[in-house]
Amino acid sequence: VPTQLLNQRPSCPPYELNLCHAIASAGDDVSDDFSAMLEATEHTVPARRIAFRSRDLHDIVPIMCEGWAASAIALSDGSRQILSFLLPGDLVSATLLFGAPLHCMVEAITDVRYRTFRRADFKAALFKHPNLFEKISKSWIEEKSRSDQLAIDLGRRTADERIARLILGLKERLEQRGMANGLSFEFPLRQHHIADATGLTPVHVSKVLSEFRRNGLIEISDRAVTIRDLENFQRIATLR
Amino acid sequence: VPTQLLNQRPSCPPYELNLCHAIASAGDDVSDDFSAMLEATEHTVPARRIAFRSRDLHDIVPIMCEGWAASAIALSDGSRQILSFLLPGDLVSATLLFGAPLHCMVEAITDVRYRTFRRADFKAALFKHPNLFEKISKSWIEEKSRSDQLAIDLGRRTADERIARLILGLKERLEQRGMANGLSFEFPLRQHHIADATGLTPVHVSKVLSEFRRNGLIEISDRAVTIRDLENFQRIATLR
DNA sequence: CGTGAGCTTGACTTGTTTCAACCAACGTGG
DNA sequence: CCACGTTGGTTGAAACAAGTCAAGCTCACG
Repeated sequence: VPTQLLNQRPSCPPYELNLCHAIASAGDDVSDDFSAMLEATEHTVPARRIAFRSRDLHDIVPIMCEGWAASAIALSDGSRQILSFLLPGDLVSATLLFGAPLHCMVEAITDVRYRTFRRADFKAALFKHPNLFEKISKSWIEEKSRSDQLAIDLGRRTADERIARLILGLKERLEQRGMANGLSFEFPLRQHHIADATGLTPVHVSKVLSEFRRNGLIEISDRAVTIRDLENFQRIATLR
Repeated sequence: VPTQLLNQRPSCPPYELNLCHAIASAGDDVSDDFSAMLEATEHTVPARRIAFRSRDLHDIVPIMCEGWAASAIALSDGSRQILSFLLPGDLVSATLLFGAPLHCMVEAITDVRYRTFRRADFKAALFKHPNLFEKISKSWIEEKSRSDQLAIDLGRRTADERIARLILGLKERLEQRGMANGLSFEFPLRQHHIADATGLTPVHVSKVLSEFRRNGLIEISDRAVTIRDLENFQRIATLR
């Protein structure tokens, strides 16, 4: 009898940092335990809808199964900072596992499917299976490392660098998940998402992207991006 | 027989998020275990010296005991982003506990005294004592939450807001540690530290601080800051 | 006494924002 | 099938926040 966890494997392809995978592959010997311990409930949210608000989520832990979402903090004047884009396999935030309330909002960018677990169950499983614990640690180490990168990008890089790095960073994460392999990949972000993620205005994002297009670096259309000159595009992102 | 951990209590006053305290107070029943399991080695670093570089620290976990330090990422052109200021009781980074290599450098701002533990020992203690684990979780939840705040500060706030928030944030952390209680407190940062932490240039930091001083908001001298008009200073930091 | 690190100030430049107008694509209801 | 509002993107001109450059100051330290 397959567990709920194994059921979700088809939509979460295997790669090291994917939590669905981490759970599903934590060891054959433990999957029976999981089926007993961990009940998952599946949910969907249509594009453009807020999935969770600050202070929601007191005792459940959601994991992305399908679609793109953004977790963001909003200022009272309406401006927002996107802290990270959530892709299939991502935990909304590793801190939820340890009882922190959600301190940002999560917005669905595309239609999103996710599963929730009861925090207590998840935590118990974590302690019972060092193997799983190890993988979850890796996952939040990466979460922290990306958030540190965000800080230096916002604090010390120009608009061009920030945008190029955002796109290349997403490319890499999609590749890890098997959701991209060439120079062309799914890219459902609106320019205002890019703006909120890079600390710029939508207007300026449009100008920079036009410049990139004019210089034959990348092209964005139909919710997909194509990198036309990888070498120079990477140079913009990393020449510093 | 007092343990090495309890020995360090005098320089690490008791407050909820202080790890020294967390360890020392994890429960009377466990302190014997600690003395057996956890060997601490004490070190000192003079002001202005780099304490650790990226990729140092493979199997030790340092905890601040005394002094101020900064953890920062450097770009190849010499500019830096300070990710956080480390105060007594802070773990250099909670990710070190779980095997991540250090991905930033740590610079001593004042003379610094710290202790190191072997990671394996620390981790073992963590698993053995849920009480301790709970406190460490709280500590890294706060670490994450501060790093998210940093992102929105760098991405969406003006120079005045960033600087005011930095100073008020440090005030709060010092108060939690019993290292400040009034409107005047220790402040060993140079303006270039403030610049590196806020993503600004030292010149601009000087201009903003001069403006603050001119408006009777704060004063900085002799490695100490005095807040002269708390209400308006807080307004600058939070009016948005 | 000289040197270097840290701070201040002013003039000028640059990157980004703001404002505004406009266009294209799309879904909806009459 | 067309009129219409909405959402998303483009472009240019003007305003502004912060950066750069440069000079001069103080102060601690050898």
